[in-house]
Amino acid sequence: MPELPEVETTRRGIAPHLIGRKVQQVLVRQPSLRWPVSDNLGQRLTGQTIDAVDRRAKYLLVRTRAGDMMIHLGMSGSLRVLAADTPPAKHDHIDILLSDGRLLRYRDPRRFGSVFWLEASAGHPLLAELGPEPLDESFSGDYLFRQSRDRKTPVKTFIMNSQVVVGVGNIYANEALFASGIRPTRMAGSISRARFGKLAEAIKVVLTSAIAAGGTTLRDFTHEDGSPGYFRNDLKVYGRGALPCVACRRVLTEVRLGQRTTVYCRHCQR
DNA sequence: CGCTGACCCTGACGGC
DNA sequence: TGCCGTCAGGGTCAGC
Repeated sequence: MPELPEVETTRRGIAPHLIGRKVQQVLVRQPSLRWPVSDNLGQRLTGQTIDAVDRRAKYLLVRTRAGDMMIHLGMSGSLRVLAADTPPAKHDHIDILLSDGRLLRYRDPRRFGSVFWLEASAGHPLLAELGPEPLDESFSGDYLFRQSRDRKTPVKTFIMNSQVVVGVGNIYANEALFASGIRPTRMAGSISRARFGKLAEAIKVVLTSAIAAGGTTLRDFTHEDGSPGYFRNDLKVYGRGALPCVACRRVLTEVRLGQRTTVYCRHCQR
Protein backbone atom coordinates (compact mmCIF):
# COMPACT_ATOMS: atom_id res chain seq x y z
CA MET A 1 0.00 0.00 0.00
CA PRO A 2 2.36 2.76 0.92
CA GLU A 3 4.48 5.09 -1.06
CA LEU A 4 5.56 8.39 0.36
CA PRO A 5 2.14 10.07 -0.06
CA GLU A 6 0.41 7.21 1.73
CA VAL A 7 2.96 7.27 4.56
CA GLU A 8 2.63 11.04 4.86
CA THR A 9 -1.17 10.75 4.80
CA THR A 10 -0.93 8.16 7.56
CA ARG A 11 1.39 10.42 9.57
CA ARG A 12 -0.98 13.36 9.34
CA GLY A 13 -3.90 11.13 10.25
CA ILE A 14 -2.44 9.55 13.36
CA ALA A 15 -0.32 12.42 14.71
CA PRO A 16 -3.17 14.39 16.36
CA HIS A 17 -4.36 11.24 18.11
CA LEU A 18 -0.92 10.42 19.46
CA ILE A 19 0.77 13.68 20.42
CA GLY A 20 0.53 14.36 24.15
CA ARG A 21 -0.76 10.85 24.91
CA LYS A 22 1.07 8.51 27.22
CA VAL A 23 1.76 4.91 26.24
CA GLN A 24 0.16 2.56 28.76
CA GLN A 25 1.03 -0.78 27.26
CA VAL A 26 2.58 -2.35 24.18
CA LEU A 27 1.23 -5.62 22.82
CA VAL A 28 3.28 -7.51 20.24
CA ARG A 29 1.35 -10.49 18.89
CA GLN A 30 3.64 -11.22 15.97
CA PRO A 31 7.28 -10.12 16.33
CA SER A 32 8.37 -11.73 13.08
CA LEU A 33 8.30 -8.95 10.47
CA ARG A 34 10.89 -8.04 7.81
CA TRP A 35 13.23 -7.89 10.77
CA PRO A 36 12.27 -8.94 14.30
CA VAL A 37 10.44 -6.27 16.29
CA SER A 38 12.90 -4.80 18.80
CA ASP A 39 12.89 -6.89 21.97
CA ASN A 40 12.89 -3.85 24.19
CA LEU A 41 10.11 -1.94 22.39
CA GLY A 42 7.50 -2.50 25.10
CA GLN A 43 9.90 -2.00 27.97
CA ARG A 44 11.24 1.30 26.57
CA LEU A 45 8.06 2.78 25.09
CA THR A 46 5.69 2.04 27.96
CA GLY A 47 5.21 5.07 30.19
CA GLN A 48 6.58 7.49 27.60
CA THR A 49 4.68 10.53 26.36
CA ILE A 50 4.53 10.98 22.59
CA ASP A 51 6.02 14.34 21.62
CA ALA A 52 5.81 14.21 17.83
CA VAL A 53 5.21 11.97 14.83
CA ASP A 54 7.75 12.58 12.07
CA ARG A 55 8.61 10.96 8.77
CA ARG A 56 11.95 10.26 7.11
CA ALA A 57 11.67 8.58 3.71
CA LYS A 58 8.92 6.00 4.24
CA TYR A 59 9.77 5.54 7.92
CA LEU A 60 7.46 6.94 10.57
CA LEU A 61 9.14 8.11 13.75
CA VAL A 62 7.03 8.25 16.89
CA ARG A 63 9.12 10.50 19.12
CA THR A 64 9.43 10.34 22.88
CA ARG A 65 11.95 11.68 25.37
CA ALA A 66 13.54 8.22 25.77
CA GLY A 67 13.76 7.48 22.05
CA ASP A 68 11.70 6.77 18.97
CA MET A 69 9.55 3.99 17.66
CA MET A 70 10.50 3.63 14.00
CA ILE A 71 7.86 2.08 11.75
CA HIS A 72 8.03 0.99 8.12
CA LEU A 73 4.80 -0.19 6.49
CA GLY A 74 6.48 -2.32 3.84
CA MET A 75 4.16 -3.31 1.05
CA SER A 76 0.95 -4.05 2.92
CA GLY A 77 1.23 -2.34 6.32
CA SER A 78 -1.25 0.10 7.81
CA LEU A 79 -1.85 1.99 11.04
CA ARG A 80 -5.23 2.71 12.59
CA VAL A 81 -6.33 4.53 15.72
CA LEU A 82 -9.16 2.62 17.39
CA ALA A 83 -11.01 2.25 20.66
CA ALA A 84 -8.87 0.17 23.03
CA ASP A 85 -11.46 -2.59 23.24
CA THR A 86 -11.59 -3.20 19.47
CA PRO A 87 -10.89 -6.91 18.99
CA PRO A 88 -7.83 -7.64 16.83
CA ALA A 89 -8.25 -9.23 13.42
CA LYS A 90 -5.88 -11.46 11.51
CA HIS A 91 -2.54 -9.74 10.77
CA ASP A 92 -3.01 -7.14 13.52
CA HIS A 93 0.52 -7.58 14.87
CA ILE A 94 1.07 -4.73 17.33
CA ASP A 95 -1.11 -2.58 19.59
CA ILE A 96 0.12 0.57 21.35
CA LEU A 97 -2.39 1.32 24.10
CA LEU A 98 -2.77 5.01 24.88
CA SER A 99 -3.79 6.97 27.97
CA ASP A 100 -7.08 8.13 26.43
CA GLY A 101 -8.69 4.71 26.01
CA ARG A 102 -7.59 4.26 22.42
CA LEU A 103 -4.86 2.35 20.71
CA LEU A 104 -2.58 2.57 17.69
CA ARG A 105 -2.84 -0.71 15.77
CA TYR A 106 -0.26 -1.97 13.29
CA ARG A 107 -1.46 -4.42 10.65
CA ASP A 108 0.70 -5.98 7.95
CA PRO A 109 -0.50 -9.11 6.10
CA ARG A 110 2.70 -9.65 4.14
CA ARG A 111 5.00 -8.70 7.03
CA PHE A 112 7.42 -6.79 4.83
CA GLY A 113 7.27 -3.90 7.28
CA SER A 114 9.35 -3.36 10.40
CA VAL A 115 9.12 -1.80 13.85
CA PHE A 116 12.21 -0.80 15.81
CA TRP A 117 12.99 0.99 19.02
CA LEU A 118 15.65 3.68 18.65
CA GLU A 119 17.37 5.01 21.75
CA ALA A 120 17.33 8.81 21.90
CA SER A 121 19.71 10.28 19.31
CA ALA A 122 20.99 6.82 18.43
CA GLY A 123 20.26 6.77 14.68
CA HIS A 124 19.75 3.60 12.69
CA PRO A 125 21.73 1.92 9.90
CA LEU A 126 18.61 1.87 7.70
CA LEU A 127 18.44 5.66 7.89
CA ALA A 128 22.15 6.24 7.43
CA GLU A 129 22.50 6.03 3.64
CA LEU A 130 19.30 7.67 2.53
CA GLY A 131 19.21 10.33 -0.17
CA PRO A 132 17.35 13.65 0.11
CA GLU A 133 13.63 14.05 0.60
CA PRO A 134 12.02 14.70 -2.80
CA LEU A 135 10.06 17.68 -1.47
CA ASP A 136 13.15 19.35 0.01
CA GLU A 137 14.85 22.20 -1.81
CA SER A 138 18.07 20.19 -2.00
CA PHE A 139 16.34 17.82 -4.41
CA SER A 140 16.50 19.28 -7.91
CA GLY A 141 17.22 18.52 -11.53
CA ASP A 142 20.80 19.65 -11.04
CA TYR A 143 21.16 17.19 -8.20
CA LEU A 144 19.78 14.30 -10.31
CA PHE A 145 22.02 15.30 -13.21
CA ARG A 146 25.14 15.28 -11.02
CA GLN A 147 24.26 11.96 -9.40
CA SER A 148 23.49 10.23 -12.67
CA ARG A 149 26.65 10.83 -14.69
CA ASP A 150 28.17 7.51 -15.85
CA ARG A 151 25.19 5.58 -14.48
CA LYS A 152 23.88 3.00 -16.92
CA THR A 153 20.86 1.87 -14.96
CA PRO A 154 17.42 2.77 -16.41
CA VAL A 155 16.26 6.17 -15.18
CA LYS A 156 13.22 4.63 -13.52
CA THR A 157 15.40 2.29 -11.46
CA PHE A 158 17.65 5.26 -10.71
CA ILE A 159 14.91 7.46 -9.23
CA MET A 160 13.53 4.52 -7.24
CA ASN A 161 16.91 4.04 -5.56
CA SER A 162 16.60 5.41 -2.00
CA GLN A 163 20.26 6.35 -1.96
CA VAL A 164 19.53 8.75 -4.82
CA VAL A 165 16.23 10.12 -3.53
CA VAL A 166 13.77 8.64 -1.03
CA GLY A 167 10.07 8.04 -1.33
CA VAL A 168 9.67 7.53 -5.08
CA GLY A 169 7.98 4.14 -5.41
CA ASN A 170 6.64 2.33 -8.41
CA ILE A 171 3.37 4.21 -8.89
CA TYR A 172 4.82 7.70 -8.72
CA ALA A 173 7.99 6.81 -10.63
CA ASN A 174 5.79 5.76 -13.56
CA GLU A 175 3.63 8.87 -13.22
CA ALA A 176 6.51 11.34 -12.92
CA LEU A 177 8.28 9.91 -15.98
CA PHE A 178 5.10 10.21 -17.99
CA ALA A 179 4.56 13.78 -16.81
CA SER A 180 8.10 14.74 -17.83
CA GLY A 181 8.06 12.88 -21.16
CA ILE A 182 11.01 10.63 -20.33
CA ARG A 183 11.08 6.98 -21.32
CA PRO A 184 11.63 4.83 -18.19
CA THR A 185 14.13 2.53 -19.92
CA ARG A 186 16.47 5.35 -20.87
CA MET A 187 19.93 5.13 -19.32
CA ALA A 188 20.14 7.60 -16.41
CA GLY A 189 23.55 8.88 -17.48
CA SER A 190 22.31 9.85 -20.94
CA ILE A 191 19.67 12.34 -19.80
CA SER A 192 20.30 16.06 -20.08
CA ARG A 193 20.31 18.54 -17.24
CA ALA A 194 17.23 20.25 -18.65
CA ARG A 195 15.24 17.02 -18.81
CA PHE A 196 16.24 16.14 -15.25
CA GLY A 197 14.92 19.56 -14.31
CA LYS A 198 11.54 18.54 -15.68
CA LEU A 199 11.71 15.17 -13.97
CA ALA A 200 12.55 16.59 -10.54
CA GLU A 201 9.70 19.06 -10.90
CA ALA A 202 7.32 16.28 -11.98
CA ILE A 203 8.27 14.16 -8.96
CA LYS A 204 7.49 17.07 -6.64
CA VAL A 205 4.18 17.83 -8.35
CA VAL A 206 3.03 14.21 -8.45
CA LEU A 207 3.90 13.55 -4.80
CA THR A 208 2.40 16.83 -3.61
CA SER A 209 -0.82 16.22 -5.53
CA ALA A 210 -1.09 12.68 -4.21
CA ILE A 211 -0.62 13.88 -0.63
CA ALA A 212 -3.30 16.53 -1.19
CA ALA A 213 -5.66 13.83 -2.48
CA GLY A 214 -4.99 11.71 0.59
CA GLY A 215 -2.89 9.08 -1.17
CA THR A 216 -3.76 6.38 -3.67
CA THR A 217 -6.11 3.60 -2.64
CA LEU A 218 -5.50 0.52 -4.79
CA ARG A 219 -6.22 -2.54 -2.73
CA ASP A 220 -6.37 -1.90 0.96
CA PHE A 221 -4.84 1.46 1.71
CA THR A 222 -7.11 3.51 3.94
CA HIS A 223 -6.65 6.42 6.28
CA GLU A 224 -6.41 5.99 10.04
CA ASP A 225 -10.21 6.22 10.11
CA GLY A 226 -10.67 3.72 7.28
CA SER A 227 -11.52 6.17 4.48
CA PRO A 228 -9.84 5.84 1.05
CA GLY A 229 -7.42 8.10 -0.84
CA TYR A 230 -8.47 9.57 -4.14
CA PHE A 231 -5.31 9.91 -6.20
CA ARG A 232 -6.16 6.71 -8.04
CA ASN A 233 -8.45 8.75 -10.26
CA ASP A 234 -5.49 10.86 -11.36
CA LEU A 235 -3.15 8.05 -12.43
CA LYS A 236 -2.16 8.50 -16.07
CA VAL A 237 -0.10 5.35 -16.72
CA TYR A 238 0.17 3.16 -13.62
CA GLY A 239 -2.24 0.25 -13.93
CA ARG A 240 -3.16 1.29 -17.48
CA GLY A 241 -0.96 -1.05 -19.55
CA ALA A 242 -2.48 -1.71 -23.03
CA LEU A 243 -4.98 1.11 -22.55
CA PRO A 244 -4.81 4.30 -24.62
CA CYS A 245 -2.48 7.11 -23.61
CA VAL A 246 -4.46 9.97 -22.10
CA ALA A 247 -2.48 12.44 -24.24
CA CYS A 248 -2.16 10.82 -27.70
CA ARG A 249 -4.56 7.86 -27.49
CA ARG A 250 -1.92 5.39 -28.66
CA VAL A 251 -1.72 2.11 -26.72
CA LEU A 252 0.52 2.26 -23.63
CA THR A 253 3.50 -0.10 -23.43
CA GLU A 254 4.07 -2.34 -20.40
CA VAL A 255 7.47 -3.83 -19.53
CA ARG A 256 9.28 -5.04 -16.43
CA LEU A 257 12.22 -3.09 -15.07
CA GLY A 258 13.97 -4.33 -11.95
CA GLN A 259 11.10 -6.73 -11.19
CA ARG A 260 8.57 -3.93 -11.31
CA THR A 261 5.81 -3.26 -13.76
CA THR A 262 6.56 -0.24 -15.87
CA VAL A 263 4.05 1.51 -18.10
CA TYR A 264 4.80 4.26 -20.57
CA CYS A 265 3.79 5.81 -23.87
CA ARG A 266 6.24 5.14 -26.68
CA HIS A 267 5.05 8.23 -28.48
CA CYS A 268 4.97 10.78 -25.65
CA GLN A 269 7.99 9.50 -23.71
CA ARG A 270 11.43 9.51 -25.36
C1' DC B 1 31.54 0.61 -7.16
C1' DG B 2 27.28 -0.33 -9.99
C1' DC B 3 23.92 -3.35 -11.45
C1' DT B 4 20.73 -7.49 -11.61
C1' DG B 5 17.97 -10.83 -9.69
C1' DA B 6 16.50 -13.65 -5.66
C1' DC B 7 14.02 -13.23 -1.76
C1' DC B 8 11.07 -12.13 2.52
C1' DC B 9 5.22 -13.18 3.01
C1' DT B 10 0.15 -13.39 2.32
C1' DG B 11 -3.81 -12.60 -0.44
C1' DA B 12 -6.42 -11.49 -4.62
C1' DC B 13 -7.54 -12.61 -9.09
C1' DG B 14 -7.91 -14.83 -13.68
C1' DG B 15 -7.88 -19.05 -16.35
C1' DC B 16 -9.04 -23.68 -16.66
C1' DT C 1 -15.89 -24.86 -6.62
C1' DG C 2 -11.04 -25.58 -6.48
C1' DC C 3 -6.40 -25.54 -7.98
C1' DC C 4 -2.53 -23.18 -10.04
C1' DG C 5 0.16 -19.51 -11.73
C1' DT C 6 0.92 -14.64 -11.53
C1' DC C 7 1.03 -10.37 -9.54
C1' DA C 8 1.10 -6.72 -5.77
C1' DG C 9 2.34 0.03 -3.59
C1' DG C 10 9.04 -2.18 -0.54
C1' DG C 11 13.67 -2.85 0.30
C1' DT C 12 17.99 -5.60 1.37
C1' DC C 13 21.51 -8.44 0.03
C1' DA C 14 24.55 -11.73 -2.53
C1' DG C 15 27.06 -12.26 -6.41
C1' DC C 16 28.96 -10.89 -10.66
